[in-house]
Amino acid sequence: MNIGEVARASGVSAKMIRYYESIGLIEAAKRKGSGAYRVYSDGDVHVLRFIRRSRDLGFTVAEIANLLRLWQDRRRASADVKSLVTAKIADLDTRIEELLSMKRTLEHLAMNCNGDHRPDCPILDDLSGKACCHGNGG
Amino acid sequence: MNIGEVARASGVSAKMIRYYESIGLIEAAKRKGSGAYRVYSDGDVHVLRFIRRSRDLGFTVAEIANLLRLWQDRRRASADVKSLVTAKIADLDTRIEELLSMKRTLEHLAMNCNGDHRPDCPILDDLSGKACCHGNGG
DNA sequence: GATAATCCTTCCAATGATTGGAAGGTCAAG
DNA sequence: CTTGACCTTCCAATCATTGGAAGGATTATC
Repeated sequence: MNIGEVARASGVSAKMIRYYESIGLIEAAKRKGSGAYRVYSDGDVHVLRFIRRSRDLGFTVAEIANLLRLWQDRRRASADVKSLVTAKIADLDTRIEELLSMKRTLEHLAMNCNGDHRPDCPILDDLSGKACCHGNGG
Repeated sequence: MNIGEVARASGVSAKMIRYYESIGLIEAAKRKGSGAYRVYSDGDVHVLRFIRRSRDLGFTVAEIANLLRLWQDRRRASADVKSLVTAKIADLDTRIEELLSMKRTLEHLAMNCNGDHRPDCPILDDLSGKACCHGNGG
């Protein structure tokens, strides 16, 4: 298969396939007779699908490299894989909590804003540092 | 104040202050006598704090530019500010949902993995596309 | 007034994953 | 041998931020 076909088959763009090759995430593809045109096999599709799925789950390229190594190591301990996954879960938790915190604040601000034609805006007051409604509750 | 002092006072790094100036988010600071060394006032600290807080709440630079414009426009409608905020909330919701979806999948995978010294690993099986436990329930 | 320490200046590069485009080479079909 | 679709490499941009280099300005001290 050419790179376009393998891209369609795997869901990884041709651009990204070349990029993954350039950074060593995947092996350099063999070339057709004259040396141009990368050639791929079904096995490569398999690898790229693995990468695609890992990426969709939020793993970085570096982490995917680890996952691939473990995947291809028949003597791996499943604990090693699991620890990567649990670390990633913790990672996601952190990011989710950050986003939730932002969201809560914004919802609080929006709730107190009339949202009409008048200029009075507690949102801007808050952003500018003015004490508003959530001081020390004193 | 020099840029270092205003950076400490506002919580925005000197690097970022220069960057914000370069992209036009803030006005170019006046320079000290000889033309070197940017000089800042308390008002600038105020602006930078506004930016800092907006950034912490997840607004992009482009969005902060809008917020600043509204902030400085005394005839703004609070509805305009509120719509920026509600759009950002929707934005956060989308990202949170994506992360939660990843997390759920990873937790599901981790739950089914023994995490011991043996190589059998449903996580890798799933990543590689093997049908595992969550097929069509047949 | 020399010197050292600290600050500032500009410019360039890297991050991480991805996309875009330009300029040109290759292949398959007609 | 042309056409068109595909491929190649290389360079640049994204977004916000950080890092460093090389050098100039200011301040404090002697």
